[in-house]
Amino acid sequence: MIQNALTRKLESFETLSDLDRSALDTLVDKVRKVGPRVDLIREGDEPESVHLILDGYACRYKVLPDGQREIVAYFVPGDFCDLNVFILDRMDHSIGTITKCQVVDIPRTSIDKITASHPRITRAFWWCGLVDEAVLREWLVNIGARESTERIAHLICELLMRHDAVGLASDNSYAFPFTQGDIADTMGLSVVHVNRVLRELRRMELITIRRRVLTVLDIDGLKAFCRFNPSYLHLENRRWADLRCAARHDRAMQG
Amino acid sequence: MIQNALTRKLESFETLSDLDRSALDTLVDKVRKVGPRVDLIREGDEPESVHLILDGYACRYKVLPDGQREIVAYFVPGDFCDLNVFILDRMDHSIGTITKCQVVDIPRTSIDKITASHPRITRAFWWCGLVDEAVLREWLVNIGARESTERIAHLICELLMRHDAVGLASDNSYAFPFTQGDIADTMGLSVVHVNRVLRELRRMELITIRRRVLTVLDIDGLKAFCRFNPSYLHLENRRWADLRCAARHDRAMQG
DNA sequence: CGACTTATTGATGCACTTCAAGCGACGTGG
DNA sequence: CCACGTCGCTTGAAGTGCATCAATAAGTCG
Repeated sequence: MIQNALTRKLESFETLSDLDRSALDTLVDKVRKVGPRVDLIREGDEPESVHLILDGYACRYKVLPDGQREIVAYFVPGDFCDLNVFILDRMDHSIGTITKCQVVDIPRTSIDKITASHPRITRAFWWCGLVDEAVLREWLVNIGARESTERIAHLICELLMRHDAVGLASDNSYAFPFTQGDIADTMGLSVVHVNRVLRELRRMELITIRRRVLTVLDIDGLKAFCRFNPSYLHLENRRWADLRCAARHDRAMQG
Repeated sequence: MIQNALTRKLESFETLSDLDRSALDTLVDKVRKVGPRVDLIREGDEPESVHLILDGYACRYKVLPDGQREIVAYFVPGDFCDLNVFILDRMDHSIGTITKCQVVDIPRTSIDKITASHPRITRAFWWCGLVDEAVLREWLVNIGARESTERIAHLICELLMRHDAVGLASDNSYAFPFTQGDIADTMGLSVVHVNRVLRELRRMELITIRRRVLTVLDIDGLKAFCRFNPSYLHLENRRWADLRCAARHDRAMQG
């Protein structure tokens, strides 16, 4: 069941053989429970393992010399935290939990070993990173080009889509354990202004937040408002990108 | 010599075998010349090939419905433009030249084929993407957390390091073919403000720009001013990350 | 040379920040 | 059980960094 989380994640990108799958089973050591607001790994640490979030919320962030924090990614259940472990001798950023989490640690030596001999698994890991990169690009556009209200609306849309993709949204509602300070550090805004933007989105009857649950009242309205285009998340493409890739791969093998 | 550009790039990440190298040689078709301010590929296109820039400057950008452009990456000679081709059925962004360029096109089917059977090459591609991702994260911090003057100073530092890494900087000078409009669309600022920031950096005697060449007059001053920490570029780590990885890999194979 | 893009500067306006203060929820110790 | 401190949310008032508008100068290219 724990293994399933890993293989399911990777199989959303690439068809794996039974051999691949059994190789993956050896990767998973055991699940670890971590409290809220705890760092899984800190800037400056030598990374020892890749983290897979089974349950709970976490984020990737950097802290500037003046203490200013910038959150550059959110992790929802099913996400890998730091596949980039491979080029980092020391972490150039930190990863911390938002809520309490269940985390699987995969030692980097295991990843080295498995990728050296399993091309499909390597490609699946690669694809994971490519999706992260696509999200990062959209975040850059979001902060650089949209004004504050659309910016936060866009984040809310993204989180809804991502929660929905892993079955964690119902009736356009999802867990929203982030403080307004978290959102501020994500969007490059002040806490005060985030508060006003959320008030505005409530006034427009696009969303409500109650007891750490966010409900989107008017999806079409919200999407239209921030001109949300979900293609960058590459959620639907995966399965058929998979098929398409298999087809191309077969052709390549024949040719 | 053209092939060299490709293998040299990848070998900065991962040691390749002779077999790997000869497989890579078959990838390169021929060099293409492209004029300045021309799109190599546009948002919405079906990607056919991966582009490697041999000479010239290019960028990755997105355009919002209201016409607002946001540049999310710059490419200098030796950079891959779009390894992310694999998860995209249609491009979610465009890639355009800044100056005239010499470009190598590598068909995606070739990449599919080679990665299916050459794990080291796959990992090298993956690593390329991981470095791009690290840069993207720092850009997000830059736009989200630094104010305009430090923000642009930071970009100038990054470009100096990257030019230097491929031997295209001398005496702290490098080609700077970007317009102030380009910089504005990169940093999420207005053209007018970019102009004022550059004036300020000149007044502080940190930089000069003459005839599309940027000279950093006071490197230490400039780095200190924007608190530039080059670790995110992962320039020096590569060679010894390589060795380290090989060692880990050997251990893994033995164990 | 003339047309067009890019750089530069001034004046004005607004989006967002900072400062400040009150409020409710929560946990902890007496 | 209540007192009290802490943390997150909320709102008002004042300040500022950057945008927008506008106009001129300086490249740049056919």
